[in-house]
Amino acid sequence: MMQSIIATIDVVLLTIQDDRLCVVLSKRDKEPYANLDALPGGYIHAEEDRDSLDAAVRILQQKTSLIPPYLEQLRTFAGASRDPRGWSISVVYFALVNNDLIISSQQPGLTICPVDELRRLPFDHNEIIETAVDRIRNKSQYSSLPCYLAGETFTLPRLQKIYEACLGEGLNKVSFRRKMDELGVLEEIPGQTESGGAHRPAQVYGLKSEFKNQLKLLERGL
Amino acid sequence: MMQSIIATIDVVLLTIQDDRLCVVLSKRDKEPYANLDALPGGYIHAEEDRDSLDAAVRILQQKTSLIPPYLEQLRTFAGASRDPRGWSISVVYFALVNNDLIISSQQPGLTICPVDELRRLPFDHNEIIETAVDRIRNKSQYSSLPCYLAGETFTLPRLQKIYEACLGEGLNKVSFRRKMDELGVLEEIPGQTESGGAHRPAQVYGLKSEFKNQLKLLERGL
DNA sequence: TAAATTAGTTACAAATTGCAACTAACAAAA
DNA sequence: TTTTGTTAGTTGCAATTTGTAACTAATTTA
Repeated sequence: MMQSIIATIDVVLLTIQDDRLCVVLSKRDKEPYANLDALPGGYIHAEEDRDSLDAAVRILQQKTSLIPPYLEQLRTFAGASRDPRGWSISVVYFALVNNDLIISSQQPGLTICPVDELRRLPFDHNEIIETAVDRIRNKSQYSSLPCYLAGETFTLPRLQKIYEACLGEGLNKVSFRRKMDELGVLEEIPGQTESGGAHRPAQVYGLKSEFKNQLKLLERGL
Repeated sequence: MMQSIIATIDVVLLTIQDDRLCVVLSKRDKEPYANLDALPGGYIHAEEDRDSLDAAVRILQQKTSLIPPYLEQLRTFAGASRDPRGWSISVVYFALVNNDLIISSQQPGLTICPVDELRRLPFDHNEIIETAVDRIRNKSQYSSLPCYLAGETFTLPRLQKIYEACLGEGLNKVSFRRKMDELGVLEEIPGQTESGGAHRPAQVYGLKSEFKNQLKLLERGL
């Protein structure tokens, strides 16, 4: 006879805070590991969810009240020993959202923690987050992915900081701007500038509408 | 009450035949779709498999008698309508193997079909194979991945054909050789050459042993 | 009005890539 | 034995891309 397998979804929701890549954790309200911070997750509801993406959107909405501008499947973590309840499958999604949206959601129980300062988390959630960080590192190298962390409008110096946080390394200003130009996903917001102090203000940009739901890739990375 | 969810594994086993990228299909011995060609797959056995990779190895072994030199998770396909039996999760793996190993396995029920000549397959297997082809296209651009399709030993012109089949486009000979040199995963087999006709014979190479289980990545793609 | 600071550009050197033409090595035909 | 045809492999150089330093621009504050 076939022993039943637990089917769940977890979401690695990443954001930028203080120029650092952070993950959003949610305090668990049920056993196992009740009251501990962990990745937002939950059971797949076969009656309610048409597919796993549906389930991820529903669960993320319930746990964080957010609908992130970017959501893709990361990988599935499955096995006998990752969950004390038994053999489990977790289809893990990977989401990006601007920090301000998390703050303004006012959702209780959320913690925002830099990915390089995480303590031991329940289940295999540390390994899952590592996988997500690897993925964003890799994809940021040759795509517009980090733009989804930047919010509606942003300056190029700000976007560069975000790319640097994603990649975990500093970038050359000229090269970065050349690549953003080559990507062609940004549009200048005419007349709008932002000055963070006693110096020349920076031009404000936004994502072109055709790229709000469409990643753009570079031939050669940055 | 929670309706039960079917947990399965499918494997996209890719190979090169006549310089073309092909997928290995297996004739289904059970319903649904009995006797039709489909991706080799099967149920996860919670008692027997420690994790999903274990399950993939077991299922691939059972269906093809092969242990491929490369096996990684592709993506999970899950939803209410992909399998007539009900809400199902398929954790899909992606494997590469040299064609000669398939032929010599003598396993009955296997078909080798070029990925661009597939007819309509059961379940969402066409979509799954497309995803696998996208993955190999992408990864071949900046890694030693296609080497796993080449067998124990091979010449550079042969390896170039394999890369071209994976990428779906021709490559410049000089650039290709420069990149292989930069990758540094190959070792010359001294004195061994192979001549496919009335012309200069080609040097034979193999994978350095430290890269037989370790993908090598390029900074900039080829 | 000058100083400080960050935004953004320019010019050029260095590295990488793509291409064409070359040499090398073999078998088969003459 | 020489010539021819064919593929293997290399070389040199032009074209493109990338990295760097130094520049100009625009702002606030002293």
